[in-house]
Amino acid sequence: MTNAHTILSALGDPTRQAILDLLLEGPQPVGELAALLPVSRPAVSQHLKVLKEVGLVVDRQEGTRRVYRVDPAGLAPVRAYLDRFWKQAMVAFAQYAEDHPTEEQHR
Amino acid sequence: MTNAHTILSALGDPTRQAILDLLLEGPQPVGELAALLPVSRPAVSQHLKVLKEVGLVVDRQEGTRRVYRVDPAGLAPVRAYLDRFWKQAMVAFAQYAEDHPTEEQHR
DNA sequence: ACTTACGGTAAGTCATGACGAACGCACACA
DNA sequence: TGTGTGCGTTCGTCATGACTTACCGTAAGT
Repeated sequence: MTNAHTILSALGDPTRQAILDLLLEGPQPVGELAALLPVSRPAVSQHLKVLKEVGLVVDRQEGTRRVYRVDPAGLAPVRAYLDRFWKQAMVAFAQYAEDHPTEEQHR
Repeated sequence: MTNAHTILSALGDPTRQAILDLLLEGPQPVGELAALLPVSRPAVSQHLKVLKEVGLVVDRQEGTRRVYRVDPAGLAPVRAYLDRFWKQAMVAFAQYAEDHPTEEQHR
Protein backbone atom coordinates (compact mmCIF):
# COMPACT_ATOMS: atom_id res chain seq x y z
CA MET A 1 0.00 0.00 0.00
CA THR A 2 1.65 3.16 -1.17
CA ASN A 3 1.39 6.51 0.51
CA ALA A 4 -1.15 7.66 -2.05
CA HIS A 5 -3.32 4.65 -1.26
CA THR A 6 -3.31 5.50 2.43
CA ILE A 7 -4.30 9.07 1.71
CA LEU A 8 -7.05 7.92 -0.62
CA SER A 9 -8.42 5.68 2.10
CA ALA A 10 -8.48 8.67 4.44
CA LEU A 11 -10.24 10.70 1.77
CA GLY A 12 -12.84 7.99 1.38
CA ASP A 13 -14.87 8.93 4.44
CA PRO A 14 -17.65 11.50 3.79
CA THR A 15 -17.23 13.19 7.16
CA ARG A 16 -13.52 13.67 6.55
CA GLN A 17 -14.32 15.08 3.13
CA ALA A 18 -16.69 17.53 4.79
CA ILE A 19 -14.06 18.51 7.34
CA LEU A 20 -11.52 19.17 4.62
CA ASP A 21 -14.04 21.20 2.67
CA LEU A 22 -14.66 23.32 5.75
CA LEU A 23 -10.95 23.76 6.40
CA LEU A 24 -10.59 24.95 2.85
CA GLU A 25 -12.33 28.18 3.88
CA GLY A 26 -9.56 28.76 6.36
CA PRO A 27 -8.03 27.37 9.56
CA GLN A 28 -10.56 26.51 12.25
CA PRO A 29 -10.58 25.06 15.76
CA VAL A 30 -12.14 21.68 16.49
CA GLY A 31 -15.23 23.02 18.20
CA GLU A 32 -16.01 25.29 15.29
CA LEU A 33 -15.83 22.38 12.88
CA ALA A 34 -18.02 20.22 15.10
CA ALA A 35 -20.61 22.99 15.29
CA LEU A 36 -20.83 23.03 11.51
CA LEU A 37 -21.09 19.27 11.20
CA PRO A 38 -23.78 16.74 12.16
CA VAL A 39 -21.37 14.80 14.38
CA SER A 40 -19.99 15.28 17.87
CA ARG A 41 -16.75 17.03 18.73
CA PRO A 42 -14.90 13.81 19.67
CA ALA A 43 -15.82 12.37 16.29
CA VAL A 44 -14.32 15.40 14.59
CA SER A 45 -11.26 15.06 16.78
CA GLN A 46 -10.77 11.46 15.71
CA HIS A 47 -11.15 12.28 12.05
CA LEU A 48 -8.65 15.10 12.41
CA LYS A 49 -6.24 12.64 13.94
CA VAL A 50 -6.50 10.43 10.87
CA LEU A 51 -6.14 13.38 8.51
CA LYS A 52 -3.12 14.54 10.44
CA GLU A 53 -1.49 11.11 10.32
CA VAL A 54 -1.66 11.00 6.55
CA GLY A 55 -0.37 14.57 6.32
CA LEU A 56 -3.47 16.25 4.95
CA VAL A 57 -3.80 18.70 7.84
CA VAL A 58 -1.52 20.31 10.39
CA ASP A 59 -2.47 21.73 13.77
CA ARG A 60 -1.34 24.62 15.87
CA GLN A 61 -1.88 25.21 19.54
CA GLU A 62 -3.50 28.57 20.13
CA GLY A 63 -4.17 29.11 23.79
CA THR A 64 -6.68 26.52 24.88
CA ARG A 65 -7.80 25.98 21.31
CA ARG A 66 -6.22 23.83 18.64
CA VAL A 67 -6.46 25.27 15.16
CA TYR A 68 -6.30 22.95 12.17
CA ARG A 69 -5.57 23.85 8.58
CA VAL A 70 -5.08 21.90 5.37
CA ASP A 71 -1.53 21.21 4.31
CA PRO A 72 -1.22 21.69 0.54
CA ALA A 73 1.93 19.57 0.49
CA GLY A 74 -0.05 16.66 1.89
CA LEU A 75 -2.01 16.44 -1.32
CA ALA A 76 1.09 16.02 -3.47
CA PRO A 77 1.23 12.20 -3.33
CA VAL A 78 -2.41 11.83 -4.40
CA ARG A 79 -2.03 14.33 -7.18
CA ALA A 80 1.10 12.57 -8.43
CA TYR A 81 -0.60 9.19 -8.16
CA LEU A 82 -3.73 10.28 -9.99
CA ASP A 83 -1.71 11.99 -12.69
CA ARG A 84 0.34 8.86 -13.25
CA PHE A 85 -2.83 6.80 -13.09
CA TRP A 86 -4.55 9.00 -15.62
CA LYS A 87 -1.67 8.88 -18.08
CA GLN A 88 -1.44 5.12 -17.73
CA ALA A 89 -5.18 4.79 -18.24
CA MET A 90 -4.89 6.79 -21.42
CA VAL A 91 -2.16 4.47 -22.69
CA ALA A 92 -4.23 1.40 -21.86
CA PHE A 93 -7.22 2.97 -23.54
CA ALA A 94 -5.29 3.78 -26.70
CA GLN A 95 -3.95 0.26 -26.90
CA TYR A 96 -7.40 -1.17 -26.31
CA ALA A 97 -8.88 0.99 -29.07
CA GLU A 98 -6.15 -0.27 -31.35
CA ASP A 99 -6.93 -3.91 -30.66
CA HIS A 100 -10.67 -3.33 -30.86
CA PRO A 101 -11.51 -0.93 -33.67
CA THR A 102 -15.03 0.40 -33.28
CA GLU A 103 -17.72 -1.70 -34.92
CA GLU A 104 -18.85 1.17 -37.13
CA GLN A 105 -15.57 2.22 -38.73
CA HIS A 106 -14.05 -1.22 -39.14
CA ARG A 107 -15.37 -4.67 -39.77
CA MET B 1 -22.14 14.95 -1.88
CA THR B 2 -20.64 15.90 -5.19
CA ASN B 3 -19.63 13.48 -7.89
CA ALA B 4 -15.99 13.79 -6.90
CA HIS B 5 -16.86 12.84 -3.34
CA THR B 6 -18.63 9.69 -4.50
CA ILE B 7 -15.66 8.70 -6.60
CA LEU B 8 -13.28 9.35 -3.73
CA SER B 9 -15.37 7.10 -1.51
CA ALA B 10 -15.11 4.38 -4.13
CA LEU B 11 -11.36 4.91 -4.32
CA GLY B 12 -11.12 4.56 -0.56
CA ASP B 13 -11.29 0.78 -0.49
CA PRO B 14 -7.90 -1.00 -0.73
CA THR B 15 -9.28 -3.89 -2.77
CA ARG B 16 -10.77 -1.50 -5.30
CA GLN B 17 -7.46 0.33 -5.46
CA ALA B 18 -5.77 -2.99 -6.19
CA ILE B 19 -8.32 -3.82 -8.89
CA LEU B 20 -7.75 -0.48 -10.56
CA ASP B 21 -4.00 -0.92 -10.39
CA LEU B 22 -4.39 -4.30 -12.09
CA LEU B 23 -6.68 -2.89 -14.75
CA LEU B 24 -4.06 -0.24 -15.42
CA GLU B 25 -1.92 -2.93 -17.04
CA GLY B 26 -4.71 -3.53 -19.49
CA PRO B 27 -8.31 -4.78 -19.76
CA GLN B 28 -8.95 -8.04 -17.93
CA PRO B 29 -11.87 -10.38 -17.27
CA VAL B 30 -13.29 -10.84 -13.78
CA GLY B 31 -11.82 -14.29 -13.22
CA GLU B 32 -8.35 -13.09 -14.11
CA LEU B 33 -8.59 -10.26 -11.62
CA ALA B 34 -9.86 -12.59 -8.91
CA ALA B 35 -6.97 -14.97 -9.55
CA LEU B 36 -4.50 -12.14 -8.93
CA LEU B 37 -6.23 -10.95 -5.78
CA PRO B 38 -6.63 -12.46 -2.30
CA VAL B 39 -10.43 -12.31 -2.52
CA SER B 40 -13.08 -14.42 -4.19
CA ARG B 41 -14.53 -13.80 -7.61
CA PRO B 42 -17.92 -12.57 -6.34
CA ALA B 43 -16.10 -10.01 -4.20
CA VAL B 44 -14.29 -8.72 -7.26
CA SER B 45 -17.57 -8.67 -9.12
CA GLN B 46 -19.18 -6.52 -6.43
CA HIS B 47 -16.26 -4.11 -6.39
CA LEU B 48 -16.38 -3.82 -10.16
CA LYS B 49 -20.06 -2.97 -9.87
CA VAL B 50 -19.22 -0.07 -7.56
CA LEU B 51 -16.39 1.12 -9.78
CA LYS B 52 -18.68 0.94 -12.77
CA GLU B 53 -21.42 2.91 -11.03
CA VAL B 54 -19.08 5.82 -10.34
CA GLY B 55 -17.73 5.66 -13.89
CA LEU B 56 -14.20 4.56 -13.18
CA VAL B 57 -14.45 1.41 -15.29
CA VAL B 58 -16.43 0.21 -18.27
CA ASP B 59 -17.15 -3.36 -19.27
CA ARG B 60 -17.49 -5.19 -22.53
CA GLN B 61 -19.07 -8.56 -23.17
CA GLU B 62 -16.65 -10.85 -24.94
CA GLY B 63 -18.16 -14.26 -25.48
CA THR B 64 -18.78 -15.77 -22.09
CA ARG B 65 -16.32 -13.44 -20.47
CA ARG B 66 -16.80 -9.86 -19.37
CA VAL B 67 -13.76 -7.69 -19.85
CA TYR B 68 -13.33 -4.58 -17.71
CA ARG B 69 -11.08 -1.63 -18.34
CA VAL B 70 -10.45 1.71 -16.69
CA ASP B 71 -12.22 4.71 -18.15
CA PRO B 72 -9.85 7.68 -18.18
CA ALA B 73 -12.78 10.06 -18.41
CA GLY B 74 -14.10 8.73 -15.14
CA LEU B 75 -11.14 10.22 -13.33
CA ALA B 76 -11.83 13.72 -14.59
CA PRO B 77 -14.09 14.81 -11.69
CA VAL B 78 -11.55 13.75 -9.06
CA ARG B 79 -8.72 15.42 -10.88
CA ALA B 80 -10.70 18.62 -11.23
CA TYR B 81 -11.76 18.47 -7.60
CA LEU B 82 -8.24 17.87 -6.31
CA ASP B 83 -6.83 20.62 -8.50
CA ARG B 84 -9.40 23.07 -7.20
CA PHE B 85 -8.80 21.81 -3.70
CA TRP B 86 -5.06 22.21 -4.02
CA LYS B 87 -5.30 25.76 -5.34
CA GLN B 88 -7.72 26.71 -2.59
CA ALA B 89 -5.45 25.14 0.01
CA MET B 90 -2.59 27.24 -1.29
CA VAL B 91 -4.68 30.38 -0.96
CA ALA B 92 -5.68 29.47 2.58
CA PHE B 93 -2.09 28.74 3.42
CA ALA B 94 -0.86 32.06 2.05
CA GLN B 95 -3.51 33.93 3.99
CA TYR B 96 -2.63 32.03 7.13
CA ALA B 97 1.06 32.82 6.75
CA GLU B 98 0.07 36.45 6.32
CA ASP B 99 -1.89 36.50 9.57
CA HIS B 100 0.95 34.73 11.38
CA PRO B 101 4.19 36.32 10.19
CA THR B 102 6.29 34.82 12.97
CA GLU B 103 5.65 31.89 15.26
CA GLU B 104 5.94 33.96 18.46
CA GLN B 105 3.62 36.91 18.29
CA HIS B 106 0.91 36.01 20.73
CA ARG B 107 1.44 36.66 24.40
C1' DA C 1 -29.80 -31.23 -25.58
C1' DC C 2 -25.83 -31.81 -22.40
C1' DT C 3 -21.76 -29.80 -20.61
C1' DT C 4 -18.43 -26.60 -19.34
C1' DA C 5 -16.84 -21.98 -18.46
C1' DC C 6 -17.65 -17.47 -16.78
C1' DG C 7 -19.86 -14.03 -14.18
C1' DG C 8 -23.78 -11.57 -11.75
C1' DT C 9 -26.88 -11.90 -7.71
C1' DA C 10 -28.97 -13.26 -3.10
C1' DA C 11 -28.37 -14.23 1.50
C1' DG C 12 -25.99 -14.45 5.63
C1' DT C 13 -21.72 -13.74 8.49
C1' DC C 14 -18.38 -10.96 10.39
C1' DA C 15 -15.02 -7.35 11.14
C1' DT C 16 -13.93 -2.69 10.65
C1' DG C 17 -14.57 1.79 11.98
C1' DA C 18 -17.64 5.72 12.85
C1' DC C 19 -19.97 7.50 16.65
C1' DG C 20 -21.45 9.43 21.41
C1' DA C 21 -20.84 9.53 26.54
C1' DA C 22 -17.71 10.08 30.07
C1' DC C 23 -13.35 11.24 31.65
C1' DG C 24 -8.91 13.66 32.24
C1' DC C 25 -5.63 17.24 31.03
C1' DA C 26 -3.80 21.85 29.75
C1' DC C 27 -4.47 26.55 29.38
C1' DA C 28 -6.23 31.24 30.56
C1' DC C 29 -8.21 34.38 33.67
C1' DA C 30 -10.03 35.96 38.09
C1' DT D 1 -6.24 28.37 43.72
C1' DG D 2 -10.54 27.93 41.81
C1' DT D 3 -13.36 28.08 37.57
C1' DG D 4 -14.47 27.64 32.94
C1' DT D 5 -13.21 26.43 28.28
C1' DG D 6 -11.43 23.66 24.61
C1' DC D 7 -9.51 19.05 23.13
C1' DG D 8 -7.69 14.53 23.17
C1' DT D 9 -8.59 9.79 24.59
C1' DT D 10 -10.84 5.72 26.17
C1' DC D 11 -14.52 2.66 25.95
C1' DG D 12 -18.57 0.46 24.57
C1' DT D 13 -22.22 0.36 20.98
C1' DC D 14 -23.86 -0.05 16.56
C1' DA D 15 -24.22 0.16 11.58
C1' DT D 16 -22.01 -0.12 7.30
C1' DG D 17 -19.99 -2.82 3.95
C1' DA D 18 -16.56 -6.34 2.59
C1' DC D 19 -16.54 -11.10 2.12
C1' DT D 20 -17.91 -16.12 1.15
C1' DT D 21 -21.14 -19.71 -0.11
C1' DA D 22 -24.63 -21.11 -2.92
C1' DC D 23 -27.40 -20.48 -6.75
C1' DC D 24 -28.92 -18.99 -11.41
C1' DG D 25 -28.44 -17.18 -16.15
C1' DT D 26 -25.90 -17.01 -20.43
C1' DA D 27 -22.68 -18.14 -24.00
C1' DA D 28 -19.94 -21.31 -26.59
C1' DG D 29 -18.44 -26.25 -27.62
C1' DT D 30 -19.56 -31.23 -28.16
